Amino acid sequence: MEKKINQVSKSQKRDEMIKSAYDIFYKNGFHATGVDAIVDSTGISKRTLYKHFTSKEGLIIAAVNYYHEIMYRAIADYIEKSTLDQPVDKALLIFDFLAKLVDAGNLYGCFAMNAKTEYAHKAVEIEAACDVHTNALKGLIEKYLSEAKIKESESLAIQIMMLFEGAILRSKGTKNSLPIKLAKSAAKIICSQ
Amino acid sequence: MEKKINQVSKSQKRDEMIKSAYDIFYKNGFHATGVDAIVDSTGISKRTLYKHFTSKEGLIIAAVNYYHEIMYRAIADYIEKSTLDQPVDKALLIFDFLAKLVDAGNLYGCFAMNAKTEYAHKAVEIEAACDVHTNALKGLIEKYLSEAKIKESESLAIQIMMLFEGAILRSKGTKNSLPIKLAKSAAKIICSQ
DNA sequence: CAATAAGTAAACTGATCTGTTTACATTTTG
DNA sequence: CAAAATGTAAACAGATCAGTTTACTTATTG
Repeated sequence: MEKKINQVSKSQKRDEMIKSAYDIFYKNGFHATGVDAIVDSTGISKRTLYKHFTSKEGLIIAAVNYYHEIMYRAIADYIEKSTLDQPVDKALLIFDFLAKLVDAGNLYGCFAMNAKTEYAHKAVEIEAACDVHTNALKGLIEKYLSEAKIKESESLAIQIMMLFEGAILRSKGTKNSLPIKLAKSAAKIICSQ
Repeated sequence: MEKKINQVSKSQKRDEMIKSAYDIFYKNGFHATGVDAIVDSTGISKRTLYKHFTSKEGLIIAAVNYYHEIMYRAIADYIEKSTLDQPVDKALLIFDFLAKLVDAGNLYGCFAMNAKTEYAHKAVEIEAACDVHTNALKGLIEKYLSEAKIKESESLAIQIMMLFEGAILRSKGTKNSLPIKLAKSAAKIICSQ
């Protein structure tokens, strides 16, 4: 019990740093953010940061993993909580989820996509952590398409993912969810084809 | 004549720097590249760089403009040179163009998209230069859709652009042009709907 | 109680960053 | 020819970067 409290205490500092790193990296970019900015925002010492993470890169990987955990769960929950019964309709709820985020003011895009862009061809481990998120989302879509007995569900899932990622980028430009609604209607068409 | 030579000489140095900056930024990222790397690659002095550009940001804007000039022209030419006569088929040649690039080994994505990601919410002028490219491409697609008397050609052009940009991202992951072919087939379906 | 783990503060290293300055060379052009 | 434009080389400024080190504090736990 006391041992458990200690373990929680350890991961509390670690988790606090990951969350703060996630927030700052998300809004400010990766190369543009120094470790000092994260240290200062938490009040946790730099020494402690480097006890938990071997490098800035390690902290970024942890932040990408954290983003995946909360975002994938939020999307999966959003679909499962819906009253829709057609699995294809459920799959396309990812667009509604995204529209809700954008309408709530999140214009920072996909954290994993941003990380992958900044570290393309430069940090294999970061890229791999980002791919986990994208592949999991593709898998989630594919699962619902398979439930609908759709043939070549993987190809269709990839096509939906491309519309989804394109919609993320475009909504950053328009600063509203209009392109997301267009992306969803395009996805509907290719699903019923 | 001599005056012209001088003007050419002036812009030769400038152009050389823009091209070199474009190459290095494209492969190495923006924040990750110091101006010294560009200076060293050209043999042109730093002083001269800062006579032509007020800041690193100015050089990035020039590089984005340069990318737009060559890329938009290359895509427009690729379409115009084709023997296809259906305007919708012509519009969808952007996917073939992209597939050709990726098959030739370009896995660096869209230069403008990368720049916009790194400077989102941080450098309005860079973002604006990037938007010029994306909007021009959207306009090009829309032009061909209008020729085909397609109604709501703008919405359809946006949907195609989202597939296009999603395909760029996804092909970076697969390192091949397979997702681009999937994106094109999805675009075909929504065009014939 | 004593060992151990986990923490803090702050100076420091050595590199790199953008941008400036000084001093000088070359070329163009009125 | 002389002025103006264009260029080079290289040191420099001042900030910031990732990461380390030293010296000290606190809390947990066998």
